[in-house]
Amino acid sequence: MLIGPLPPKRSRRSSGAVTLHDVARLAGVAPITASRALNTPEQVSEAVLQKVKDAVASTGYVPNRLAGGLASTRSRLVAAVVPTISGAVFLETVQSLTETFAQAGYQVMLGQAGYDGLREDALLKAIVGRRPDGVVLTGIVHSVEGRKLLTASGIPVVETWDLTPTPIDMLVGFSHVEVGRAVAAFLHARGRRRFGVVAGNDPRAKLRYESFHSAAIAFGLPAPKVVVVPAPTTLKYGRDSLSRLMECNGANNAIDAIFCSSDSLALGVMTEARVQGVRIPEDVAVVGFGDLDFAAYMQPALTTVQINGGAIGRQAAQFILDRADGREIVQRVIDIGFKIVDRQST
Amino acid sequence: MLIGPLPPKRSRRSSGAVTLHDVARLAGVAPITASRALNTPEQVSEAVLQKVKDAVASTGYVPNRLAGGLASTRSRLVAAVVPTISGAVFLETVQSLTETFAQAGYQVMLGQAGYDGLREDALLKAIVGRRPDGVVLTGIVHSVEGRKLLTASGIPVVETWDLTPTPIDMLVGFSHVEVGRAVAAFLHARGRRRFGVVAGNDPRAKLRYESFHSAAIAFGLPAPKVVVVPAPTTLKYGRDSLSRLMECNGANNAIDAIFCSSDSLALGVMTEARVQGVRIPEDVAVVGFGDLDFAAYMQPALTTVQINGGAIGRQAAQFILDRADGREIVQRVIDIGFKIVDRQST
DNA sequence: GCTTGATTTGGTAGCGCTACCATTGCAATC
DNA sequence: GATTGCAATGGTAGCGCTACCAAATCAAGC
Repeated sequence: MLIGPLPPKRSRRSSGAVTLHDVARLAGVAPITASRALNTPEQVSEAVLQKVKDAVASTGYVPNRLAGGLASTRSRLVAAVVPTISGAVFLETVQSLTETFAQAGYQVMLGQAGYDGLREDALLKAIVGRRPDGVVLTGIVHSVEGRKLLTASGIPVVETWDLTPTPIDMLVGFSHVEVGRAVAAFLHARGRRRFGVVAGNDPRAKLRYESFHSAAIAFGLPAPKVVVVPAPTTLKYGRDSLSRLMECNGANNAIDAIFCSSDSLALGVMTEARVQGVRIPEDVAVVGFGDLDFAAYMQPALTTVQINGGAIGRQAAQFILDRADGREIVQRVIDIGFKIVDRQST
Repeated sequence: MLIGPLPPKRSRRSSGAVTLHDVARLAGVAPITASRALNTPEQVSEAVLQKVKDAVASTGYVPNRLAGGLASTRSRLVAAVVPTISGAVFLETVQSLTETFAQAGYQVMLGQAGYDGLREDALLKAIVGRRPDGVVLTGIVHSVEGRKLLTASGIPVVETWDLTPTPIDMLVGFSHVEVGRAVAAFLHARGRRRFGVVAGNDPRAKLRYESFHSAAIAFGLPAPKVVVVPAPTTLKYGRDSLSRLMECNGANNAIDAIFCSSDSLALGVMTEARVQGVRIPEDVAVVGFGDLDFAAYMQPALTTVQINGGAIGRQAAQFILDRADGREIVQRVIDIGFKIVDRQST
């Protein structure tokens, strides 16, 4: 049986959206030329550029970055992993990360690993599946599996908020050990002699109070009393913890300084102190960590360890952008440092 | 000149990563069968499933979701837009959004529109370019341009944290007008008669204090004094604002109740009150907004408007997942409501 | 005129995956 | 045995874009 030529067999799979081909046809140029007009306009004549721009405007064309990413193996997608977003400490980092990347035309995917690390491997696998141009690990302990996955993927990785001896790839952070030591020295210099600690149960907080602990011993002081609370740290835990620290206080060995692993905990400690009639700083000095927006304006204003979370985010983003643009990275590990801000609570 | 057949012309474009084809070859099946084994295992025999699983394990294959998304026009990517992530109010929503989506195999892209809405259009364009399966707008004023772009893209949109009369698509929020009214009624019932307001300059806060204002008038009370501060609202602004409210207090028309547009502001107001010897709640009642984690544990504990931010996020995610799975959505607008939590500050 | 080199444009062939349709094998039914 | 129906597998053809190479165009130089 003879049948006529097959009908054009219009594909039903198309998403229906305007494509680069539509724009090109409208502008009277080849698709690849339209692509260049949008991505590398300097390679294209004025006339063509204008025609393509007009076509884009009149069709409302929005490039499909999924297709572009697949073709160019550059997704312009970046993943940021935090333990949990409601932890407040990493907010500034996430914010500056998102902003810096947005300006460079990158999009940030947010991943929450959870404090227990159970979801971590699944999360990393999901992330790698998106073929991001970079991964920023914000305060995360990574399993051996996870490290392997990231290394094998070849994706640039920036670890932050810590100074590990063996970074996966790049790193921008500070030494928690130094922080603990510095706070102990600071309190010792202020004449404080009996230290207490209120800390969340995360590994970096542990680094801080352990070095705080050994520094105290090194000064010839009694071993600090440590109260560990579950993460995320909140005002409530701060209040509870002060009570626990006070309970075991004899008359002549009262704690006279408390190092908190977050400003929120410090806020709680100071709240409870007021309720119990403990004077700050007269009876007890309080040091926080993070220098969140409220620290400077509390009453009394909180002495705390200031970390430039915004700078961490910007530097992490810069690392990845440099790598993406093929720039050599000479310094793969950056110590961003910290500062003890001396205010009224000490 | 006669030359032999061209060499295989090995493409140099491949990313080098393991592909589904590699897995299929190793498992001794066709690529499409391997695809089914991974995506719809019930369509495949036990034997094949096992072979493919083994091949995946031995190669460390991670599916390329960019390619999958392009082919299936389902990116399993979702965008969440907030004014700024460091605003704290939306954190719980972002958290539950990310978690709910992660469980369903979706990834969340984070976008910060800024409070001024300048970057909004550029941000939305960048988002649409990723062809996400949904967009969650968290407390955002959207321009006409932006609305058009979203509507034209056909992407499911959920607006949250507000109850606009004309939603773009779907909505889960609550009535800020009702909140203002309810707080006024609450304070009035407590015998308070001279109201003050401390509010961030965002449009939703404005809705709240304007209806608070008119409710006060309706009760026959004097017009509340309003202090507006820039967003994001912090403790500092709360302290400043209390001073401003007190300044204009005569002896016999002292403000006896303050409605703050965030718990952070309330914390500031209460801090300054303590400094100035203003007793809470005896002299002045304070009501916050948000019921952040610290509100219940402040001293005195803060009476505040509780919004279930987590529920908003989960419901927004559910909307988009339902849409993605082709389920009918009968109720496209959901009022999640709010609750005044009566504590010690009133 | 012809070469040379730079600039601008176009064609082809994928990127890695899945939608769609076709085929195979095999038990159940008439 | 032929037919039907279903489950399991495979082949083909894109999804919308860009890398790579080839060709065309043009000004400059001899």
